[in-house]
Amino acid sequence: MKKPTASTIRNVAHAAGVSVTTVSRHLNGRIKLPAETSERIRSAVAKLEYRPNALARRLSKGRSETIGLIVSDISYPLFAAIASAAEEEASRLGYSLVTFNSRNMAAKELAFLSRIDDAQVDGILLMTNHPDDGALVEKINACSNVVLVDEDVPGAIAPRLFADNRGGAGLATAHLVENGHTAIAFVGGPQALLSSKERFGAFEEVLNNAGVDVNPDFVFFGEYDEESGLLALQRFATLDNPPTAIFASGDMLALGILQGCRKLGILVPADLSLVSFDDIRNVDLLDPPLTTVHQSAAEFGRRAVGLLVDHVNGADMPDIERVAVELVVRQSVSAPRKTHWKSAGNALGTQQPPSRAGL
Amino acid sequence: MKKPTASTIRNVAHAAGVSVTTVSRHLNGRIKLPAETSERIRSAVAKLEYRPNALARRLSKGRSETIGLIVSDISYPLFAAIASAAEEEASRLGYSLVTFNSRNMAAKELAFLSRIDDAQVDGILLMTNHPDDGALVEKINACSNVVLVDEDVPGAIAPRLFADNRGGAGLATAHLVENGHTAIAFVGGPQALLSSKERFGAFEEVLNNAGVDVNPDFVFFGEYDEESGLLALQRFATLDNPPTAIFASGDMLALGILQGCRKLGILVPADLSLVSFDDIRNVDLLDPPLTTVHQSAAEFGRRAVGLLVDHVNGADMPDIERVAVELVVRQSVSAPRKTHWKSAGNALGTQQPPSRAGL
DNA sequence: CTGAAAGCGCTTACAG
DNA sequence: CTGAAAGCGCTTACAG
Repeated sequence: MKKPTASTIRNVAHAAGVSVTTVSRHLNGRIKLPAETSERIRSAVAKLEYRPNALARRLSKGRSETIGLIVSDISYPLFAAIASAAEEEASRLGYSLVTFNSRNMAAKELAFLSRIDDAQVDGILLMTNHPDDGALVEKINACSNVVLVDEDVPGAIAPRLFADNRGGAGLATAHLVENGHTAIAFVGGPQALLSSKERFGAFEEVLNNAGVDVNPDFVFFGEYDEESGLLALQRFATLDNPPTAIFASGDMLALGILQGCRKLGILVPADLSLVSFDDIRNVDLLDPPLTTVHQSAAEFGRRAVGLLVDHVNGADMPDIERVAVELVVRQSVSAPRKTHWKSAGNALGTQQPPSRAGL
Repeated sequence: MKKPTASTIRNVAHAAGVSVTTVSRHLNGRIKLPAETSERIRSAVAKLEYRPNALARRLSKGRSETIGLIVSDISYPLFAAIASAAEEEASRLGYSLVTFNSRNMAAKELAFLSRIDDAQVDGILLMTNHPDDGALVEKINACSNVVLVDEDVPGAIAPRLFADNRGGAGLATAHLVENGHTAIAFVGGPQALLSSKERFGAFEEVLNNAGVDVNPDFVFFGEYDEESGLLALQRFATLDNPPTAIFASGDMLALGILQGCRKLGILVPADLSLVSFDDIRNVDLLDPPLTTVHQSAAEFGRRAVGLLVDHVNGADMPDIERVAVELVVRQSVSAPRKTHWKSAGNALGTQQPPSRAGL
């Protein structure tokens, strides 16, 4: 069954002429041995190529020095960047970090969460991205040592680390009104998610403060993906009076919107202004470079791990922390046209950039 | 130490009035019990909320039903997409997949590889991205059940899954010569890597067959990142006769080149044609949409997991498999200008697209 | 200070 | 067919 050749602590003890207990204690630094004895152990370890079996250690200690990160979609650039930063910080603190891709399925999240029970991991960073039907909160409250990252699981007893959603959405919306827009649309992810509620809430608030009503036709909730962005734009395009600007609640949505604009011959920002949220890698190279609210994935990953490690070690935990955001202005926003792009149609030949000639 | 409340197989046995052996065998499907007995066990499991301790099982069985993926940089979009696809396939085959981010450090790769030794994982998919100094090949040959994905570790005894690097590079290069270019540069990752050797090899071969020499000034090896792309472009820009086209061996390099072009006012493809490799998410939305060699991350992930699971189960393994690639033509390539962009300078006002006005 | 022994929660020859 | 017992490789009270 087992690798036949792997040597054990018992082999080392025998070779060094001491007890298993002594070897274990010495290797774990819980004891100070005469130089001569410790040297015998060292050389036995070397000769036998002894490496402690982590599984056995966990089984008896109940700790693994490993933490887990459950992510709804590792191929989403922001999440991948957070995972990368988290791994780096975990490593700095002496932990391994393993990443689980849940594909946003509750069943997978639950299964991974169970790894806390048998000490496969000491704790878990949970980045869920769907509304909870109750199973998640129950499980989280059963296992301890979970921290909620990026999105909430309402009712869970756990530390939380979220972006400053309200602040960021406020900045984005204000930028649009400052550029003279009043027909402003909101495109968001799943409506029940914290990020949606907070970002849409701030969007509404800024508009109201500016004395502009939010038009129900200009509000679209979907998933945080390109498809939803495309769908939203297509729906707006059927309106008699389409919006002159869109605040997209995530960069993937913005990418879908951009795709839709290409298909329909809508120029950004000349016909339609666009501001987004996340600032994932390389959106500065898009056509046009995207104006968006920056979230620091590095800070997100680092602080999340810090919180979890503190939690695992039994520290008193803050209830909820926020990571700061900032608006980075690039070139996807301008003042609104006099005429709607809808009515203006495609009679914009002179403005068509040469790089689009082939479309 | 341990969670005080977790119930064990012994509790279940006691509650059901049978032996631990019987419970274990029944739960593992190795025995057929009278309906009445099996019902007693079922209800005991339910009442006690018994969940087998995976660690203990592994320790005694020596298998974990988990496989690992070591990736050099999870924030690289192609790798993240491969990881995502791999998780899906592993799940389909009844395995968990855990992902390790090695940040391309040999020490981390070695540490993760060791998890095979103590049955934390049954096998590992290794995506390294640096030349091996010998440590890796030794470790791989010591543990079995490793498959090499995307890049090679020369000398390792292991199944391999690579892209059709030569075919893809040939397509890309041919596309450039077909568009009339002869002053073609190559920008690659680390020279010692398989991907570099194979792609550069095909690049040379296609050019030679077309009767054009490869100019040593037009060859640049760096890392597979934006910085290297930028550096390469800046170096080419110092040349008296710069290239009219570049084959970048990876999309991240192309992104760096695009950044450099913006800084220097070089228009792509008018001044400089660019073709790349990978076809990561959203490069169709760049300015200009990138012509690049497509690799299917989904196929990569799926086949890699299939190979590993077969390997773990002791199947005869093929030596090396390839995933097919194809050129996707977008808009970053055109015929070369009559005059070099270097000498043409910036007197290109009429061609400047409006979306660049703010640069 | 050291070590023999029990225990972590499973699986599985082996004996009945 | 069933179960008592040994074993997987560690850690750690406990006794000397």
